[in-house]
Amino acid sequence: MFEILGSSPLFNGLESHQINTLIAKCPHQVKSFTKNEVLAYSGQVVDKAMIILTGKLQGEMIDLAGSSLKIEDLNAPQMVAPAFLYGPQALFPVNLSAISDGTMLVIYKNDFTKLLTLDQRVLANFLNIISGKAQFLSRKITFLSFKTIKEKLAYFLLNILKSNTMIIPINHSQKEVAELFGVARPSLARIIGELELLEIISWERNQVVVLDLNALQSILK
Amino acid sequence: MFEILGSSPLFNGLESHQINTLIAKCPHQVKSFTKNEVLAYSGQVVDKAMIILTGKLQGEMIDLAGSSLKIEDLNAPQMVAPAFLYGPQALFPVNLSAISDGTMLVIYKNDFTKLLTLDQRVLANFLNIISGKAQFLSRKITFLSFKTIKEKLAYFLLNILKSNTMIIPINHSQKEVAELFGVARPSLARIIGELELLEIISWERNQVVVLDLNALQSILK
DNA sequence: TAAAAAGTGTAACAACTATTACACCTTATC
DNA sequence: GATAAGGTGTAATAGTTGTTACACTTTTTA
Repeated sequence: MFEILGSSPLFNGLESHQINTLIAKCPHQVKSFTKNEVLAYSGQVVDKAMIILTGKLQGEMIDLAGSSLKIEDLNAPQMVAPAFLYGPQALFPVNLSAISDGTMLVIYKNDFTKLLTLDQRVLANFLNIISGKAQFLSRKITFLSFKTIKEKLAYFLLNILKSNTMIIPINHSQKEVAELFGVARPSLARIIGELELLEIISWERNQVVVLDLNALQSILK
Repeated sequence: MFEILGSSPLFNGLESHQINTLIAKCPHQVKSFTKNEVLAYSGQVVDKAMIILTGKLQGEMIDLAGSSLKIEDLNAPQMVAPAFLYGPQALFPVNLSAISDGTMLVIYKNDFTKLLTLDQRVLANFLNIISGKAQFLSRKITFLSFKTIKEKLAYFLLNILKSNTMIIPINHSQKEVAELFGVARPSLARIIGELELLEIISWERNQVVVLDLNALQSILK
């Protein structure tokens, strides 16, 4: 377990034996979860810190019609909902469900607070984690503020396109990308078709080739 | 200055003289700003902590067409962009501009980090502040995930409607509410007109009266 | 008080997206 | 390799919102 935690952002910079010593001072438990299990519902009180040891979780915002706007995937050894452990309203913002079987380390809030005061490196790491979460949400808002699907798609592609190559690997189906955007699948397909007709991009099975970078950038004006 | 800081969330629970002692140990400066001045642009590096002493600022997300999706007002003695001081990418998420003249306390990041280690109460306060910011952004995303204007309006009204009275005081013009929603003003007015025609609400000058609570709730299914 | 500014109600039209449906293709799975 | 399951392209239609314009009212300012 301590090797896994060693690669966790929260314990970044600490040796296994140091983590061992810290955790020993701090009441905790290891809980297992199974695929498709719902671990917490939106609005539920967050009273414990959770760190994924193995497996994969998903934070999902279910709208009232039943379709879902996906927010974030959570892999080991990430911390779950770190930005919702403190603050005026410590409530889960999303439904937390398991994508696969796995285990996680559970530390109740009071014990976790003590953990933070025991080691300055852990504290600094935690500050970076929750700040990073806020920044993730902020970028999400930036993304959602793009009105049209064409704009969202251009922003999405240009954000991945960091290297010099014009080939973007896409590990998601159109259906998944549409969910990520919060739009209907055929609507996304229509826009992709338009951009292909204009020879701006070429959407292939596992990758997207950018044919006209200037045109793609000019979508965002 | 120390009386103002005493009512700041960051120094919550500390006496004026304790704040005085803390600040004295920590290099700082007081900077003044003028109305309409832009203090920071989106994407700029955050390298200093800023606490508003007097006046009013605004975090504003400018889209490329020039219209703006308003995010947040910042009043004294709030901290500016606390969640963007740490984390992997310490960059301003919005344009920061002054709504009125005012002054603020400026502490460079390294000095601020030292300040956090000097007093545990300040540290706890800071954790609550940045967690609260993340939670604010999360609620914003929840809000933006409502697709139609009617849903946004229902969610907005029902969220304010905490007390037993069916009268909601509104301190914003329709134009401001439309900006808050990120929609066009006439579009919002049209929806308000529809709900008034159905006798669900009555939108008056400075207040909204909810006439049919069940109907309003059923908009969110 | 008069003039200017801001806020509100409304309409016609254009633009964009969701919904639904179906054909076709690719990839798993037995 | 046959079948099922999932992914993709596309079209018709309906619904929602943005844009623009204008009349009218209320509030602010000179």
